[in-house]
Amino acid sequence: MRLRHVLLVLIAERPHTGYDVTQRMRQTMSMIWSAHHSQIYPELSAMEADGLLTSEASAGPGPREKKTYAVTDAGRRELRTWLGSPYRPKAPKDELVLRAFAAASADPAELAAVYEEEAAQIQGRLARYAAIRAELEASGHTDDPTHPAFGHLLSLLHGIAVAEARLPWCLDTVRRLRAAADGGDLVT
Amino acid sequence: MRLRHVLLVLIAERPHTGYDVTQRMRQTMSMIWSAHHSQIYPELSAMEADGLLTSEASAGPGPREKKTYAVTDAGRRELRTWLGSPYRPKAPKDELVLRAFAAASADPAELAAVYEEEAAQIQGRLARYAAIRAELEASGHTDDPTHPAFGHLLSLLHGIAVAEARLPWCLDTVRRLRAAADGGDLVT
DNA sequence: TGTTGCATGTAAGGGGTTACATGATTGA
DNA sequence: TCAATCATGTAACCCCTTACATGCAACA
Repeated sequence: MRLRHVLLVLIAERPHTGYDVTQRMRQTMSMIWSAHHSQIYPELSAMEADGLLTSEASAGPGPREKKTYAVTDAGRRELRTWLGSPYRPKAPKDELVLRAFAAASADPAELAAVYEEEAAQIQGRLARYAAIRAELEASGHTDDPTHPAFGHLLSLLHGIAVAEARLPWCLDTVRRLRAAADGGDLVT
Repeated sequence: MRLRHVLLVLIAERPHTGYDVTQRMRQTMSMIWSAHHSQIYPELSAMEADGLLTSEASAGPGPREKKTYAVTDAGRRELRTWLGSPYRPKAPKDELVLRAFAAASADPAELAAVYEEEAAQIQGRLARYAAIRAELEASGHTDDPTHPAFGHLLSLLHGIAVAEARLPWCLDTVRRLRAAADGGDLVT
């Protein structure tokens, strides 16, 4: 039932269509969560059936009507209950870390290339995060705990902190793997 | 097909029973991956059927035989291919970050308690990581890129780096939420 | 005329969790 | 005698990804 909470969070900020939600998942929210429209549309229907959302239909561009969803009082209650409930962490399941764990079964040079590429990706991500952060803080709402920007900044700061920790780890991993590759070549 | 690779990595180190794998997932590997025995046993069977593993049966303590699996040449090839293949990152889906994102819909004091508890958990984890690190480095195999300990250290260093980044983030989040709660109480 | 964006849906299959089920040995 | 550890399996269900499917409007 996790997607359900993601949808509640987004629609609690302001009404969304299924398409809107899908776009946010692909853009600004992509560092936090992701879901395909094929999962989102049925879940929105189910949530309306369960009384957490209401929808208003209007003329759509395609053959079907466009539905804009808003959160009901029951939906807001569910959201608050979940936010205060105890957090049970799950195993991270990060494939990049799994590959590092398996380094002994890998070709060191090949594996090093994977972490070098990832380091480059992280640098790009950090630049984008910095831009979003500047925008958020310029909006002047980041100190207002009732404004969405408050929470957006908190999660963005997490993304920055983790990226700043992973970048040197990737570079160090590349260094260790390259040292291994060189040493291995010299000995062999 | 991700569990398949996890199992290949573990069994490539040395032969394992399904039970052994399950235990490792619950203990030292828990920071990297997790799976239940109900997922592991059928997958081991399927991998044997696909020629990635061989099994040797011996008398078991219960009503069934105990099966010890080892990796075949085909399994080792599959492992190397996967380790050199391009890495496609997935959205993290961290519920703790999602809750931060939703801070505007939460009771600040209640949410702060969640991050305070998490900070305590991370501190405990860091202590355990430090102990494992000392053990690994004392083994003297961490500079040998063909020894499992080499990769184990790499992934452990990732766990340490991320935990050391998340701890101050949690504390800062608590601080911001408490400030909001106090401010809110004073105004209301 | 062909692609991108808006907008919604279904179906098939892979992956993962929870619960059900059995039974011997060892230690409290 | 009660619980934990060793050891393996199945079944039901939920969650998620990939692919199939429709159709208008705007722009190149």
